[in-house]
Amino acid sequence: MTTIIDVAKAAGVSISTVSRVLNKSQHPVSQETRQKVLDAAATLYYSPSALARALITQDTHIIGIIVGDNQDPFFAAIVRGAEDVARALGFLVIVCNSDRQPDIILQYIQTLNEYRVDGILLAGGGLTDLDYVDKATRLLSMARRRNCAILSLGKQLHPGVLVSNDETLAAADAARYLIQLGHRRICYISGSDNITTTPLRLKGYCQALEEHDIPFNPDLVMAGDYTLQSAQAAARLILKLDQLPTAVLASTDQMAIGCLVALKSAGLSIPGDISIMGINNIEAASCSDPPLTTISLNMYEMGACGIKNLVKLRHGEIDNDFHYTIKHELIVRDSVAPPSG
Amino acid sequence: MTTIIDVAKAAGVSISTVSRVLNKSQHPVSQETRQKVLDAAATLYYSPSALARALITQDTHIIGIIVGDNQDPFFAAIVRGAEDVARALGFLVIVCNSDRQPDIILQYIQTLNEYRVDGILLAGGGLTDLDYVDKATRLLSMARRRNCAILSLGKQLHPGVLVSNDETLAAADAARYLIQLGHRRICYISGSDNITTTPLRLKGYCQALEEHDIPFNPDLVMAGDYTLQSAQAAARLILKLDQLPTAVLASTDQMAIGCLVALKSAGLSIPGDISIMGINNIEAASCSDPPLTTISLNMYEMGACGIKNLVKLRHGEIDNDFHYTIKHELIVRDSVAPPSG
DNA sequence: TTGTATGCGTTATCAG
DNA sequence: CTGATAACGCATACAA
Repeated sequence: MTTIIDVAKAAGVSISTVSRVLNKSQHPVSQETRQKVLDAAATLYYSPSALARALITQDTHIIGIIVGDNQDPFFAAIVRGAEDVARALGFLVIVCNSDRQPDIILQYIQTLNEYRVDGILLAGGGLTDLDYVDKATRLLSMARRRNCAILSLGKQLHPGVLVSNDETLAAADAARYLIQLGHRRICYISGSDNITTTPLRLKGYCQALEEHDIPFNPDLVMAGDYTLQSAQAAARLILKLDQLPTAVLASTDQMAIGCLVALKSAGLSIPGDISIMGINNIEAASCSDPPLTTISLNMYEMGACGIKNLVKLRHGEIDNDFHYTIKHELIVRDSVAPPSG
Repeated sequence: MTTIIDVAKAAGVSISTVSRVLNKSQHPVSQETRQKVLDAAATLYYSPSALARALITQDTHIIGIIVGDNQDPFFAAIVRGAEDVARALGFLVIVCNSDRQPDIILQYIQTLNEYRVDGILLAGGGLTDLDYVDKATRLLSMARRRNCAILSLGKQLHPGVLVSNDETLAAADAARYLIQLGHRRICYISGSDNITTTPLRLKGYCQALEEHDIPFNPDLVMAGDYTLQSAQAAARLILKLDQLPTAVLASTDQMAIGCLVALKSAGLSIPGDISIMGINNIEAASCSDPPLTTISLNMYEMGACGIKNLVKLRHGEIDNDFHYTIKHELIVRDSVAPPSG
């Protein structure tokens, strides 16, 4: 590899001069020598080592983002939003799939720290596992000491800067919409217990019911785990209820779609017999048949906003207890209608 | 940050000894001092700098992967496959979205090179733009000089190691399946001209027709650009044909689904009135109504296999003209049936 | 305006 | 078995 020394020799100047020219430093350099340096660098195809530079500046311009699974449209949108603004800001993004496994996450945090990344974006609802929270807190605080910016997308049980939706409000708004259409017997498909957002959304569902004096019926709450399969299982349970609900609210679009497909193949018409609504507005939501009514959480913007604030945090432009909330939006499509009869 | 020097002091040994212990080097170290080092490192929460190490070893253990858009299920699967084996092999993955724009790709190649990544994975069909090919070739050859492994997933116009499908065979197998069911009037939705794989697949379609003495009819070939929208446009053209085809083969699942939705909403029954088939087997293919018959290209395995061979190439275990072909597979679902009447 | 020298945190090559 | 010390490639405070 040709180094800055080679360029200096070729241009007949010192390496400091080369460094100044190539880094657009404030330090004055005569037009003449500047050109000599530029020429030499060009003809030698000089490619500066970002590693060596990072070692000195303490600035890698690399950001790590830890997601559950980049194939999940939810995370894919986050990654894309993150990568887009990262690129605009001159950062590279390392994507880490954890499958939500504590040990993988911890391992990645450690590795990213060894690479001295400028920031770590924790995407997706935090884990509730106590041992994990403890270890993560310790590891992350180590990173913070070297000014590594830590930012969470979605509530985490360890402290730190946060960009998130108002999960409770989102679920409540979804339920309210169904209620306003006249639904009173609304099934809710919840998520896994080990994710922090699960109870938040459930709370929103309950709140909406309460506002309209609809008694909470535990039989109408199905446990899910954010997979299509679990939603299909939930659908089977729904079909066994002595009285069918007039609407189903799933805590994610994926599960809403899983449920929709299962109910349809059981012979029910959507939304004729039963309305279905989700939360998230993943791309598949508009492709289902019928298209899914949902609360759009705008994950792309979450990712984008996450990186933006990550960099701000790194530069000390925002505080460590900063919290930003992304607004959600109701998307009305054909999977919901007023209850029949 | 605590450095190797701090650890050495705390353990009362030299930094070389610390390095040896922590790197599990072959060099002999007494059990006693080893333990002292380990203890010191632990109590100081020592985190070795991967940057400094990389500077010396010339080994960053970072791989860059350039994709069109990580939100596209096609690329998402590649990224996941790549990341999985990268992690297993001790590598980090930098994901770069290019939106297939030549200047963004070139910019990324350059940046990745500055970070001295151990390898670059070029995912997705190569661009045909001549100026791009030229510049990319030059840039990539620079990277090769420092033993950066370059591997393409899908045919590129610049030289290098390749992992790919047999695109032509895949498209031919798709068409053959339709023909064997009795279809003779088969529409083909092609892709954009600026991607190398487009003509390869078209060729497969033609081959299959020829094998069965079905004359090639240019009116039945619609131009697409791999988007849902373009597929809907193609569907409109299909509907205007004086005689409807009995089957449609789209060169990607995304377009097949777009076409399917459009034809359905125009009142046609699938596969009753018309059969539809795609290529790729993205996840959405099994969620469409009816589920899509397709040729599975196994993009996850492409990504996984890509990284595996990238690392091999880096270690000189395979040659620079290595070529591996991933086998495809026919997935029969309900969107295809024998022609009616 | 230019150059010299120090240090960033390691690994690796030598001597002991 | 252990320890100096020279790289790795660069940015920067300081000197000229």
